[in-house]
Amino acid sequence: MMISTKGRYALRVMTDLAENYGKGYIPMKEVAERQNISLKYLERILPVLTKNRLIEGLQGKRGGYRLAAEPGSIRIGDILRLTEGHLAPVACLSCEMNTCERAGNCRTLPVWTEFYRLTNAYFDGITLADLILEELV
Amino acid sequence: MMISTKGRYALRVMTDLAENYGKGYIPMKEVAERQNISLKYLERILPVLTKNRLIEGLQGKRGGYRLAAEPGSIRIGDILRLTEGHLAPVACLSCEMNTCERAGNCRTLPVWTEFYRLTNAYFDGITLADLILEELV
DNA sequence: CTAATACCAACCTAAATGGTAGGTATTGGA
DNA sequence: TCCAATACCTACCATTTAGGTTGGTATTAG
Repeated sequence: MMISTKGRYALRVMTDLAENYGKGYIPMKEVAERQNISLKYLERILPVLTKNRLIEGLQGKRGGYRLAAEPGSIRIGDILRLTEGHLAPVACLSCEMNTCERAGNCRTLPVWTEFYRLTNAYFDGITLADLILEELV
Repeated sequence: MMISTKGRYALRVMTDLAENYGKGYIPMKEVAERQNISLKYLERILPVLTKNRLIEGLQGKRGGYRLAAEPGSIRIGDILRLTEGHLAPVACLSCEMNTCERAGNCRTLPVWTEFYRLTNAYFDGITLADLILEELV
């Protein structure tokens, strides 16, 4: 599995915040209830999004979170890369990994490299605005 | 990480067998040495490929493995689906999973579904023959 | 002052990953 | 006829990751 609950939940939260864009700070408690995700677990996922300025948190009563930019300018690739760490399909390509010694004459590496490119391009081609276009029942 | 060592090693073995296509049965010991992978671990990965008729094993002295078809007709998507179980990016899409109750009005599901399609199409568009075209140093 | 909120760190369980160990069955060739 | 080489099989194991829970502290509106 490429995308864990971290990335999936983060995307759902961000989509929820996008639907409530312009309505001020939204308490995560509300989002957690709407999305049926443990609030406590969400609190462990969100910091990376706050620190990288995708969302803004406001402490205290009537506090909450809001998108740091309009939905149309937030790419879901950014959300997933932050929460998952990266979007590499194989260890050989992930940032932590030093270059594999076989890289020079590995027949399979190009397969992963191109898929990596494809993956990032796909998720970077979608913004939160794209996700909230459709009317839901 | 989407693809574990199982899938990566399997692809390397299959590529190795493709390079030796037409030379009869190749002992896995040789392949393991060339690819620098534990023979014992490979022996645990290969059965699923044998059972699904991607390769053929011959026991006994002068035995080994060979591709069950020509390299051009073996899609790497098949290799990866068998060794990894599936190529779904998220649990919601994997075969074992029953349909998620939220599926009907989930704003994020289409993102995964389309990526799933894209992934299978990419890996099914590549055959072993494509991987052994280039001359290596 | 208090209730609601974000923010933070330690802990936990179960499953998956990436193997190893120790065999058995089969077969070609000396 | 026997031996070495091979595929094939099963049980076990250590480490890491996934997916949380628990129990707080800091901040702020009313």
